Amino acid sequence: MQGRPPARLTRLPSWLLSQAALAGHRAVNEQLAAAGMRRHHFTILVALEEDGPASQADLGRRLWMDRSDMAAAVAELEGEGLVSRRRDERDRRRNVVAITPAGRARLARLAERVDAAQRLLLEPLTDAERRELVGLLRRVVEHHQAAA
Amino acid sequence: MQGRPPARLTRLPSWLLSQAALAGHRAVNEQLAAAGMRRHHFTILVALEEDGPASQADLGRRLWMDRSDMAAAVAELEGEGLVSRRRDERDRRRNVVAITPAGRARLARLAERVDAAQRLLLEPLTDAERRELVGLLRRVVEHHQAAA
DNA sequence: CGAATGTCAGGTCGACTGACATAG
DNA sequence: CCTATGTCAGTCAACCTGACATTC
Repeated sequence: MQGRPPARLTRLPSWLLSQAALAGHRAVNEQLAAAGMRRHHFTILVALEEDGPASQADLGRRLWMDRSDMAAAVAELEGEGLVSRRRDERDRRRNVVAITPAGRARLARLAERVDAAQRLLLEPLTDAERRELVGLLRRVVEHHQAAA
Repeated sequence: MQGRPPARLTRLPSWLLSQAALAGHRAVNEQLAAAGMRRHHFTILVALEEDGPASQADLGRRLWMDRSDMAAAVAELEGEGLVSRRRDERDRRRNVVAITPAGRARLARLAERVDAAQRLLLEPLTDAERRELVGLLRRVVEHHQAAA
């Protein structure tokens, strides 16, 4: 006997988003934890590989992450040799963070696992529905990132 | 200069869900905090009003909440007189939790604020798209709740 | 004897605030 | 002078674990 959530909540977008995001976190965390990583580490590596070296503040703006959390996560990645960090000589306030070869290799392995988690997460949806969902979510997310 | 997230993340369902859920949390928390409440308090009141009195374990199963967090949240609600708690005489392990008149009144006010937050959250979508999104999310959530 | 319930202590992660030194 | 950057200390909500006494 499992018990269903109140109908009022199953019509509430913010509650559904919470629960769906939680299911996603469980699936993704399980994969990343096996490699001793967390979600922030993964997204930082993705951003560095896709768009090249960047300052921490810049990464934070693009990934919608807090400056102080970024500082901690980058330090951890550096400790594992997955990113490098050096002073920007043109603007000596900044750290230029770049992905290393080891970082790229790690990212490639992680990406497979993360993709597998997506398939589990979206199992009940058809391919067309998955694209539909992604498109709708993207518009919501873009709207709120633009607003802040 | 704001900077966009990496395209790879804007195609990743779990990342989009995370970000959208975060936007929802911000909107909803802002409304609830004004009344000194958190999201759990709200969902518990909704469940009790919609389906009547229930034990804490039962509420936890329906709201997908942990037993120990439930104990704390119910204690707080009881402290404010928004729910009542008594021993179930048929099964003396259980607490029967019920919403009080004060709880219903509070819920009515909260619901308006939470609905306003939904409108802000889904602002960029048409009505048809909102229904579409809710339908897709519901199927994802139901699937994962059934699995656990 | 299990198994379920309520409770508590404690851990972790992620979002966030406030402060500070340094650099522009 | 004000602002941006990186860093640190610390708060908070939510998720989760493990334990325990009580009751079925």
